[in-house]
Amino acid sequence: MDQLRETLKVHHLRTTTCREDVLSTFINRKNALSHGDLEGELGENYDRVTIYRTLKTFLEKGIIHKVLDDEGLRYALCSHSCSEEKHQHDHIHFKCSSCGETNCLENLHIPAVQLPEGYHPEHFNLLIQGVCPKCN
Amino acid sequence: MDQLRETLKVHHLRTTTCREDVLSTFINRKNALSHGDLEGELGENYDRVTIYRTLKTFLEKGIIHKVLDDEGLRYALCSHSCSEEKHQHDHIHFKCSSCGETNCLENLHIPAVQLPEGYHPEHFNLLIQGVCPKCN
DNA sequence: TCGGACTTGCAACGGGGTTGCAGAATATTT
DNA sequence: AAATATTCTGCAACCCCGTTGCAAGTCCGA
Repeated sequence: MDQLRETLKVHHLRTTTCREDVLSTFINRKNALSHGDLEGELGENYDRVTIYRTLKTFLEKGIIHKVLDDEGLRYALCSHSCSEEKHQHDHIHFKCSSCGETNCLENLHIPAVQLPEGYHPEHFNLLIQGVCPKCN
Repeated sequence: MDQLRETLKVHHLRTTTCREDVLSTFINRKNALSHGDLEGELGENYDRVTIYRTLKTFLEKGIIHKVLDDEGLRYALCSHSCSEEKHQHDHIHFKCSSCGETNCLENLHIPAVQLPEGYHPEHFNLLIQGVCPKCN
């Protein structure tokens, strides 16, 4: 519990029950979550708008990152210490077509790509869809 | 012009002016288009719903494919002959943070990735964000 | 050119996401 | 411990995305 407050403090955020609950939801469920997921879990306690704003704040502060998905945006915890200034991710995301879960494969880096002359890459986002070990 | 009708015919679609216009828009503008882009271009001639349905039909028939984007879905022409049965893409998408355009890099294939035991990959989607040659 | 099959437009709806504002909660200072 | 400044929350309202049902219109093959 103190862990949550500590994380918020590091990122210069006030500790509120909503932020603690959203953060702990990300920590407990390990997979990437959509706003809808969070609303399903916490919607009775907090307004939808508050959850949207909490996500936006966490994004800006480097606590979570976006996960692209063919059916909408999701969010997942940043593993290492991202911050407001530096928000770098190069790991792979895997979405299971059976259970629908999307997960970060933290250990797998996106392979380097040789782009044609003139392209200046900044961010990479690789989504692999298929069947995960659990559903195999 | 006959080219358009031909393409539609190959995919077993009736030729209608809306489908011809949507298809030729994709051919003229080379980049990936959102529904909003098409509505901006053709919205005075056709209902939004019709454009949505045209996109959906083109998707199913293998004329266009989805392009993931951090701010919404886009669509781009399938280069080779995709069909209703086989709809395979393994090229890279590049989104320019300056001009906002998203393009297929048809010649660049997504590098192979060695996934851990138990994962069965089916589809790959790599979006690279950065600055494109035009905006350089 | 006729008829069945497909396509379109309209109306309506649900969900996703944002903004403005007033009131509540938090952190800070004394 | 109380007062203050700052930040956060809830509510209402709004716009955009995408879908569905239905009636009218269009296409294409016989």
